[in-house]
Amino acid sequence: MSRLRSSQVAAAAGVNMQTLRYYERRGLLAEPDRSLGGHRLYPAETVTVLRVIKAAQRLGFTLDEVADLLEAGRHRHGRRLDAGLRPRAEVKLAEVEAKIADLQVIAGTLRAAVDAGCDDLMACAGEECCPIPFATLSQTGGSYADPR
Amino acid sequence: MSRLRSSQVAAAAGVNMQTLRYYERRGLLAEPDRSLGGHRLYPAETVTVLRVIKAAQRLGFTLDEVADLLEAGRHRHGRRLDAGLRPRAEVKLAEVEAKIADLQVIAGTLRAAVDAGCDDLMACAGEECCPIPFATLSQTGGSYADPR
DNA sequence: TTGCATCCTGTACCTGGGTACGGGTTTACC
DNA sequence: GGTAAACCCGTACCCAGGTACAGGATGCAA
Repeated sequence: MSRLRSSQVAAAAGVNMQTLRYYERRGLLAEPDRSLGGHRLYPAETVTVLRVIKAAQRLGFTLDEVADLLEAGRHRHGRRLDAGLRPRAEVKLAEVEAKIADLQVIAGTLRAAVDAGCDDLMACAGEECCPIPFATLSQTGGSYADPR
Repeated sequence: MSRLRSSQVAAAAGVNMQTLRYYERRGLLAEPDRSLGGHRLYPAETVTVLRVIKAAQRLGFTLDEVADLLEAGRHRHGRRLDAGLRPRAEVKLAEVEAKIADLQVIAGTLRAAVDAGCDDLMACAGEECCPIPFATLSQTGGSYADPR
């Protein structure tokens, strides 16, 4: 007993009530019990799950990845070599490091443009000396999800 | 004369033809002349504008910011202290550096979690020793546009 | 002049992570 | 038992930056 209602869970975890329904649809939260009239009644544990979701998001995992991670933890009772948190964290770490490297290139270019005194994009595009790479359209860093 | 058709501009700049119309709607490209039948005929300069747009995007500017930047360059013929490229590049640089700092915190946390041998989010949430900050939901880095 | 490639328009859809709205129940307190 | 707050559901909308599609109209060469 002492189950929590939607608004209590939402307030305790610092999320919107709608987000609970959204996570339920996305498979991140199990469908909770209902009152006789159909209102959701959550176990206290749900607040922890929400905190875990938020922490994992903060580390750059998408909701799909978080769902996977929770699912993996749920029925990996015993040994299981594949797809625990650790290998996925390593992959994510590599992604974040790649993103950092990409942003460092960008920061370097911005710094160079500021230092060179660039003050007009179109004018710069016509000059040799501008450090902004107008020719390079490769967009190296655009393929993976933004690791916020 | 020797004006370019949509597909030629798109091919030369490496963008989709639809993107030209989209940029026109967004105010990044001026409305080009038309043939008698209504087909767009672009000046060769447009390819340069597109390269400039792509370069600015790569530096982390949103399309709205790029539109502003182009507009500022267009009717700032003569002196004008406000809002050239330079001050905006400085602001953007600060944003990118903030983003890098944020990602470095994330990378550090991921590294710590991997090193600590964390392999289950829910299990970790119950233990003291886990380096993942389950309590901290502040999401410091979420307010500005993603500087790709 | 025929025929096919290209272009036109408006509108809908995509990803990711939610948020908002409207209209109808249910719960809780006095 | 009345009434107001809380909750239900389905659906639409938001952000950015495009992409896709349908159904017509043009452009150009043979």
